[in-house]
Amino acid sequence: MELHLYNTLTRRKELFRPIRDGEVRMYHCGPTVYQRPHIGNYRAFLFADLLRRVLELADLKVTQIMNLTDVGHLVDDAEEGDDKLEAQARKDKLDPWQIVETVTEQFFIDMEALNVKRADAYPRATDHIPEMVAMVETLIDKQHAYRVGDNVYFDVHSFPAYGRLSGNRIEDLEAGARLEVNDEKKHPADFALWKSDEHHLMKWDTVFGPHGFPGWHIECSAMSRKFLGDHFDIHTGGEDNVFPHHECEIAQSESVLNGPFVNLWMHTKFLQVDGGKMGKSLGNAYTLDDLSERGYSALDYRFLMMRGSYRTSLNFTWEALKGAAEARRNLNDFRSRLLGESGAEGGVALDAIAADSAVAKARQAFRDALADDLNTSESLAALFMLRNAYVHGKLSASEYPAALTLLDEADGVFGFLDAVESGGLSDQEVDQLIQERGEARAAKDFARADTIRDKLSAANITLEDTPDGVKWFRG
RNA sequence: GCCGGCAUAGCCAAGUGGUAAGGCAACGGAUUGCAAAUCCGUCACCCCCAGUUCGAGUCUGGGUGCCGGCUCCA
Repeated sequence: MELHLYNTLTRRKELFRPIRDGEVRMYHCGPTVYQRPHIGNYRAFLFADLLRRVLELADLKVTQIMNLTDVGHLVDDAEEGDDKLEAQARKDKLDPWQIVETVTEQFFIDMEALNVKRADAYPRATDHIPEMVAMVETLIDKQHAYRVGDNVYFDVHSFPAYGRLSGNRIEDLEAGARLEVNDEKKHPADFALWKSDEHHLMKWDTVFGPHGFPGWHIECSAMSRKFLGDHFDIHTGGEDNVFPHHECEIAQSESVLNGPFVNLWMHTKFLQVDGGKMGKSLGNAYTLDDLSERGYSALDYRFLMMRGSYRTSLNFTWEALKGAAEARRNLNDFRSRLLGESGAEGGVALDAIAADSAVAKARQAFRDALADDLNTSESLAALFMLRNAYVHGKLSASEYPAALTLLDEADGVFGFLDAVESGGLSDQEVDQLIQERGEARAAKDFARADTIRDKLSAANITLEDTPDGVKWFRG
């Protein structure tokens, strides 16, 4: 399975070739844990999960790292504003370390609800101060950075490729930026590697002075290097990370390493709400709880995200979420119906089935679409077409086990199917109850018939009264 | 203001030169003790204007709108 993935750096789709055969190392910019992430934040993390699962589908061994930013991410501009965490701490009159714990815990609860696979590690910035300091020292030694008092800045003119990722030119940045209030930098576009502020709550005593804390960008450079090595395959983030964050990471890391840092940069477009921007001040920055209050599960949201391209901004509306929830239910039912057919057990070797069978064709379409820069929309369409073939009776019973296996394979990527619950009744018991209900109905004892139906329903059994008799499945 | 991206039916969305995937909703019908579910059928000239081409949603130019970066944000 050959994957073609879009690289922000080269602005085109490229054939993906791992640095080490059969192995992929990737790093994701994770949340800044100062308040609970909203559903827009989770779009980027769901993308990271999708990417990991597709790489695994392509038989690659994935090492996946997602950082937690718990210091240094400033509210205002990178040099003068408050630290996001500290600002929240002051607002809530809480210790910033306490906020980190609370939000991190909530983050993992949300991620689990979204059926996101655990990364290999979630390093925290505050646990890697020594690595960052070492890197900053190297940058100073190599004259890519300079000290002004207890502060350290990166000299963007020392790195000729600065601006390549984002398409920005240093001159334009200077021209476009608002008035620069920090006059201790040599150039306005220079960015902070290390800052000092005695009023900061989270601060460290280092070679640079007693009250220091790291710049936001150096955190990811230091942590990705520690966990993935100097040169690794993929780095992802939201589109807002392209500049300045990732641009700065490249400058720092490549200046330290004298070599390539990341081969493939991938970025998720933002989620919009009702055609416009999502923001806390607009009151439309929903959390998973907001969705839950309206009766939607985290998996419904996950499925909605899977229906669109990660490279196009996706418009969140309640109607769209409802549509996704219904569509997801239909695929769930498809699986349930296949399971309900006698003999459909799954576990079929899909590579071995006849290439001209409906299932093989669907599988090919499903995989080809994903291999084309994660075209989930088209990939899911292949599954719905298989469902249509089944509904229209164009799928022979002998193909059901393979169809079921394909659904399982697809669920391995999309992660949207509900767990099948036995409901505590065996097939024999269900058949027995359905027969009793049939007798009740024949005798026009509808009260009894409905009681039985309710009992089955409570055990997660769905009944359908069709012209061909009663059908049932679990789910 | 400067730089970049996007614009497809009521909603979400795929599609990069050859005559509009898929899903949801809606509508008509079938079935039904009721309800649900299910089944059959219907449903787009692709933001506007101009151009290139035998042929354009797909390319070019100009508008308009939205989004992103320059400024905290996935």
